[in-house]
Amino acid sequence: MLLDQAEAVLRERGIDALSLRELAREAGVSHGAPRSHFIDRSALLDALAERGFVRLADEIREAAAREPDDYARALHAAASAYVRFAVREPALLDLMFAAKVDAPSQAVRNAAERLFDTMTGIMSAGVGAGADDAGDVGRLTLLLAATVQGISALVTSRRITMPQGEALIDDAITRFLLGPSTRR
Amino acid sequence: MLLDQAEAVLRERGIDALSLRELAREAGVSHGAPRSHFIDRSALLDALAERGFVRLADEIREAAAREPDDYARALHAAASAYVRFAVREPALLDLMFAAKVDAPSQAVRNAAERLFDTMTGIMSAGVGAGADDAGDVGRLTLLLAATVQGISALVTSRRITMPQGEALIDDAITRFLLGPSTRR
DNA sequence: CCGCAGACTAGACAGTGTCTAGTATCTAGT
DNA sequence: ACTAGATACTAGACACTGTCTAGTCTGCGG
Repeated sequence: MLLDQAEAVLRERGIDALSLRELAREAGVSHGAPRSHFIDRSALLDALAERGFVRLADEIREAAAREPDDYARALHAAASAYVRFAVREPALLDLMFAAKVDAPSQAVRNAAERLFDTMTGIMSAGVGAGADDAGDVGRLTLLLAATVQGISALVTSRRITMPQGEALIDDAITRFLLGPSTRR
Repeated sequence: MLLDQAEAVLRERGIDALSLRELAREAGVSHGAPRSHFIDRSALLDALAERGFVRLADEIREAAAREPDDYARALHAAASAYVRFAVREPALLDLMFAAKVDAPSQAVRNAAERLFDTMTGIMSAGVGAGADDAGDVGRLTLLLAATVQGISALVTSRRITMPQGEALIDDAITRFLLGPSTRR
């Protein structure tokens, strides 16, 4: 599909190298052909961001599902999967969280919402098992989302290395789970 | 200066609207003139990012300095200043933490390092006063940096509102920094 | 006084996104 | 079975863009 090709360019050569005309050339169609599918370049980017949110949600859900018995390990697996996604698709993650001048489209908004719902699901599984204190799960999830997104940003912008990012995940989860409610 | 003008465009119309030729036009010079100052468009963007890091570091330092007696309040002030910077200059923050294909330039790297040093300074002031547990201040600072950056990303990408961001700052400081060593 | 480096002009080039008009093809609906 | 319409596409044009080049002007240190 056209989006797959666009995603590959995004991954390998960054967003600046993503050109509708080049995409059309490589697909063997005329330069105006993509317009039937995406009215704009930004419509293409929106579609990519939307797919990115769906894929990211899938990946962290699967990662967490592989650790059904240990809440802390499940959280760590999900967070780690998030950062690994970021390392694999840095330009795509940038796109997903880009600060555009106009508000994000409804489709992107929904996809982002689904990612957050997935995270909430992972979090509340632990709360249900009593591994975390009750309280507002939504807020905690938001905090986790922000932290993991921030760690990803630091890694993809080359401020810290991937191992440092993993260490940060450890720190974050430790303080999440064992934070105000328990001593060590 | 040329950079001031570029920053204004970045703030008001986003990165896609930032064109060397338009900058030259508005400055009343020929389209090739900016080349004397910046070899590339990306060199211009690098210079903007560098300035952004310096300004952000200044702002959080000043914010923290306004609360010299209360560690928690100083931390909150610094984090809040960070997010406010993000809201004021969303495109610039994107630029500063963009995942470019090639490694960031030395100048940008240094400026980012200075921001982190500033954060470390704010953090260690509290550690010195015994308001936080000792341990690895660098790691905690990194965690704070990541969290605040993540909160900023969520706010600027319109996933959450500014008040929600403020609430997250509260949560983060309570859980991450005052968490393990204190009860509530 | 000379030379030279730095800022600038002006023109060219390839490339881009976007718009338009026209064509082919496939798909209902009657 | 025929028609109307939607959909994917072509081809050309337009206004832009970044980048490169050669040449000019100007101010300053030797």
